Amino acid sequence: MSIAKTYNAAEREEKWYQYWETSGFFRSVPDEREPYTIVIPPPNVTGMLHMGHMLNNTIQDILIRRKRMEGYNACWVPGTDHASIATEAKVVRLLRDQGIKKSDLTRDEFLKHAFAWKDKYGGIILDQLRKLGASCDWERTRFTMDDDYYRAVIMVFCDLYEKGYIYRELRMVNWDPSGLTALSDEEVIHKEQQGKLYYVRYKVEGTSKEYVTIATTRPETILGDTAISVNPKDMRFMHLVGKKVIVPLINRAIPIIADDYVDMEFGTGCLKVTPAHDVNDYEIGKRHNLETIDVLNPNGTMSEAAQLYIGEDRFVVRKKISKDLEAAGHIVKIEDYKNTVGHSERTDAVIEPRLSLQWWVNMKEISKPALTAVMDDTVNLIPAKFKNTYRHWMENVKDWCISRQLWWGQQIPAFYLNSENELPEHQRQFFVGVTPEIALEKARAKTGLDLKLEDLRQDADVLDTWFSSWLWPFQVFKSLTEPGNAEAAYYYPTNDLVTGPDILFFWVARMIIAGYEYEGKEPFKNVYLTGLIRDALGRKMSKMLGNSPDPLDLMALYGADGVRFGVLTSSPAGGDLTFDTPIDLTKKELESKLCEQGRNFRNKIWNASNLVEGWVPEAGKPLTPLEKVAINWMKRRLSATAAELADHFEKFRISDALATIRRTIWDEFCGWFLEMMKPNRDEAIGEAAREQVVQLFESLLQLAHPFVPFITEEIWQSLRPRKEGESIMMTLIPEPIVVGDDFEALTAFELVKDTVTAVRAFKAEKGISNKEPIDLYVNTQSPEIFKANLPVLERFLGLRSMQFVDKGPAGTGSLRVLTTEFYIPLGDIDIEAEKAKLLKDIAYNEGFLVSIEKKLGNEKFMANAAAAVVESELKKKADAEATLRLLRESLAGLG
RNA sequence: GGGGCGUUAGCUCAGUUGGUUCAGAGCGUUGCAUUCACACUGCAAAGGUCACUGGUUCGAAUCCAGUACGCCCCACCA
Repeated sequence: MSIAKTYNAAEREEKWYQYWETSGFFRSVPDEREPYTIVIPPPNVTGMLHMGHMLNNTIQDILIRRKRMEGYNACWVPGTDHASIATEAKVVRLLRDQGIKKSDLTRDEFLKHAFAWKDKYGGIILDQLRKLGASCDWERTRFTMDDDYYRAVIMVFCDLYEKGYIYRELRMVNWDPSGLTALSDEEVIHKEQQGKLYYVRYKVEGTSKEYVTIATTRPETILGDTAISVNPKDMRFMHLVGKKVIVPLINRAIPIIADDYVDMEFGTGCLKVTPAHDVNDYEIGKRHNLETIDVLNPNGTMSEAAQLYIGEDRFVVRKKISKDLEAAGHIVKIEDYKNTVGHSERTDAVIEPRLSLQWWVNMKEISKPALTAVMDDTVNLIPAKFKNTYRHWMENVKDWCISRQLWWGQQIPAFYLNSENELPEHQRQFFVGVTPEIALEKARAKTGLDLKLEDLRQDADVLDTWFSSWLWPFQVFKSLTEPGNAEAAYYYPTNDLVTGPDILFFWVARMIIAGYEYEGKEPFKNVYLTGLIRDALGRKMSKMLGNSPDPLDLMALYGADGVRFGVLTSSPAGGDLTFDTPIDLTKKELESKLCEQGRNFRNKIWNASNLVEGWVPEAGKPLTPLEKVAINWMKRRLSATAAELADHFEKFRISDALATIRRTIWDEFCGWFLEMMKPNRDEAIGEAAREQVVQLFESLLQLAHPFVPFITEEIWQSLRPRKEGESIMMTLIPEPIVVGDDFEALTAFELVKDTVTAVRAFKAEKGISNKEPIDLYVNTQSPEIFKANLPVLERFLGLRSMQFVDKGPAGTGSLRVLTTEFYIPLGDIDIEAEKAKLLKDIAYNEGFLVSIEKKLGNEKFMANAAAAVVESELKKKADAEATLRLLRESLAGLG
């Protein structure tokens, strides 16, 4: 079977992916084999493939393909996350574009729209994953809002509530005025910002000229002030405590109080207290029974309670009030000031601390097994440096705010009595139940009333997305909804998890917590944390900067194999990857040297197959001596590479593994082996020799397959006739075969290769064409190596003759490889130049010898160094002495 | 403010218990090659005080301390 002259990646990749998928190669069902399981970090259902996904999923695919080829029952579970806040925002925007306001819809109507959207677009990212070759078991595709999954989330909520881990409390929360919902602490990103510090003076009540000056970064909250506080030890203000000041502009009198919280050193030493809009102020307010005036609406505009600027945005008001205060003579000064401001991770809106009633998970007890598991390496973090970060977070873990004021997600299964609708929110009774019926039973029992379902009203909020995705590693196997099922027993715990360090706390830590709480076992053994992908300027790739290339465009340009290679090369675990596409993507000049290398590697393989397939075999022709040498060496080389790869995989050094297989194929197989196997012109290769080449080629393709699945399948299929239903991805990777003399044999061949290289360089330096035949004189301690490999030297060096000598014949130039000296006759040699070169070599070796002798003469070294080290030093000494002898003889030979 | 990580060739990175002649790879650069699989190639070459300072050691890119620069995470000082 011959293949086309140029490789059409797009067409072939499409073809092979379909072949794999329709053949059911990705499918995994429990059997007698040992399972190897990965659950995908479910991308947002709204997501589009970005470079982070590309890296992440390429690594997962490499791991899963490798394990599949090692004979494990490999199962990669794909799926998507409902991503409540992101998806809801997207759907709201889409509806708005259609002229539909969310506020005009009922919950059910809105959810209908949202599900319609999900059904239409939710699968896009999964199709994009197919493009990169992801060998997921698509029949297992899950979604965090699948019916059973939804039920599992509700069950967990109720269970944790019954266990006392979940509670409802009025607290200061992180409020996202854009998403109109509460957020957990983890969803708040602190960013340093250049702001201003306003020094504002308040008149002391009952005086005409006495003022108190405070410093604030948020003058708009002055309208919500209910006290001024000073430190009780601060003598400067003692006389004022107990008096009142007048809030500027609105002329409300508020008390001056004393509280330890106030830092005497900061600002003026006086703090304005706004309990509704600052966590610390809220605490102070509680201590001093202060009034709480909420001057902001949920969307960040001023509320009626503010009295002024009602309905205007907080940042607009900040500017306005600053001017108005100035005009009224209340501004003492304004300083530039850097402070950190919380932003919503999803909407990037500036977070408002806001007092509200939310649902919380008490994390302290429940998280303990998860901390232990990582500290004692039951769960391995790779790289291990993340253990520290993890421990710090876990030891200081705070309660998790899990309620979100959204519709897209699992609705909180808490029910209120309609009869209590008039009561203040936090005074209403509630009943938690997996179903309304169960909640109703509880309500009846508690109240003694003959209640009906319509007397209950379900909590309107949904749960944090992460409150569903923390169940992912087991609920994808329906462990909670079908307890004890065979699949969950077989696949759980999973093996490896591959994800970014940015969701270590959001997701990884919580999965471990949930794993122990619900399965009693860790959810995975290893967590491979990838690095961040940065652009050529070292910046994080982000949508906002627009500095991320579209992986699909890259794949169109370089093929999936090329991009997989590119994204993986130089990407150690936990280390950032600086990707090299140009910054200005608007120019459409998509270019990536890294992916180009991948494409080149792929084409190198393809070209090698072109060569091999062009060889027409001749039956019955025996192996030539050169072929024998080459095959023996390449087999050992292959085995050594297989062993090296196994070691790299064991330690999750995926980039190193890729470099190893690339080098073996490109340099060793193509550069040396095929060059040796290449039949002379007008000659045919023997059938036996060709068969050996094909076998070795196949083995290398197998080892390379996890990295570049498409090209390896393409070539593997073309090397021999294959049956329908055969695929390289279903073959078993060749085991490293350890033969006793492998190491020596490989070392010996390295000497031969070095000889070839050195002689080539020598010829190049002397202006001798490499084709020109030479006579080679060899002065060596291991002539057997050169005798055995004579055919190799002949092939690569155009050798006319080789003789062993004790010293260099007259009229020759010399070169040296390790302890072997070579002499090559030169037409007219520059004796002085030769001498100079030799003298330089001699000087170097003398110096080297001196340093070794010094070392060996050092009693402490001899006493402390390991025997193997001493031995190697002795060998170095012997080598250096031998080399010096050769060099001196050569020098003498020159006269 | 607290904690963690990094700094090796022009660029991106390896360097896996301190000890092979340990200073490496790829890209880039510079020569040379060319009907013979591959210019998405081959052959060769140049290129580094291993950030700096001090310490431990017979021996340090590797261990320790400090300095400089860079990055990340955590944190309620207005």
